[in-house]
Amino acid sequence: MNGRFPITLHIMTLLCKADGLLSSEYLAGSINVNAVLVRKELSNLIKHHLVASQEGKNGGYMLAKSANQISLGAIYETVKPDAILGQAKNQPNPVCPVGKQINKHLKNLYADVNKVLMERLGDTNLAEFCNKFE
Amino acid sequence: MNGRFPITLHIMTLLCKADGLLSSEYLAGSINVNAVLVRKELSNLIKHHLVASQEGKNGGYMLAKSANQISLGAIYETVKPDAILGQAKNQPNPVCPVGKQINKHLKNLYADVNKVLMERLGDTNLAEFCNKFE
DNA sequence: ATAAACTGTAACAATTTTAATTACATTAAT
DNA sequence: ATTAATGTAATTAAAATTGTTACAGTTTAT
Repeated sequence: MNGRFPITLHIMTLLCKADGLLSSEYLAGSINVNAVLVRKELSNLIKHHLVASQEGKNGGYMLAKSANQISLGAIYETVKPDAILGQAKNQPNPVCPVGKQINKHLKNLYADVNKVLMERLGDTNLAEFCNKFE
Repeated sequence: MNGRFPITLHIMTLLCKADGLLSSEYLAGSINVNAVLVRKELSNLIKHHLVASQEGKNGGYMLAKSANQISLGAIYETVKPDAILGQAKNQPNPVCPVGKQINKHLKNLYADVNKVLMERLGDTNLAEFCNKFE
């Protein structure tokens, strides 16, 4: 279990509440993780067009669009694992009738689960999430 | 990301289709993971009253109740992680207004997500899942 | 133009988690 | 008694995650 989603959401929350650019050092200080890790996640968010950066002195990061146009689903998408309910590294026995087919059925189930999850996360946007903070 | 859920569901599927007891070695052979790991998961399933075991020679494992009375949600419950969308090991900065509150809001979000997930998994039972296999 | 303060990223090290292995006590059938 | 199974602890090995160091590139300010 990794911490990419919580860290990414923490970043997005800070950027949402910020007025102007925030540096990766500042973000790392609030989250309390390594600044390089934060920059990696920011890099990923930029790739997904949710964050914009300004290089050079006095540079930093900001949201690439309005917080009410960024759903939590869109944020989750940026870090979504292949297998929502976990992935074993085994190769099931192809001679066993169950082993042979389990991955197909698991994949279908995961697609289903992913759908309801995304429906829920699509319901809330970043602005709403941030408004919960006092 | 770990493989507990896929392995557990694989076990349950094999037991569902079996007629009589299955040994941990047999299960491990279909899943293609170590038999001790399988026994650990079986142990967990027994603790949750989904599986029963018979010790001694010719012993093995079987479902503890009818497959149509076991929802996929109940199976998921046996291996459910604390944090469905991931948990970072950081301790957010308590001096930062966002860092101070993020875990509370994350926890609420996770509870919500967990709810829709469980609703979906509660909709399908093991018998239905197993019927998908040819 | 040069120094300073940033981003961007690669390479590596440390830590943590996951899975496999070994070992063996216990149980039950033959 | 022997055999074949479960149950579980302890250890090792492998993989994934996070942290660290290093440095090239960019922009601003002086």
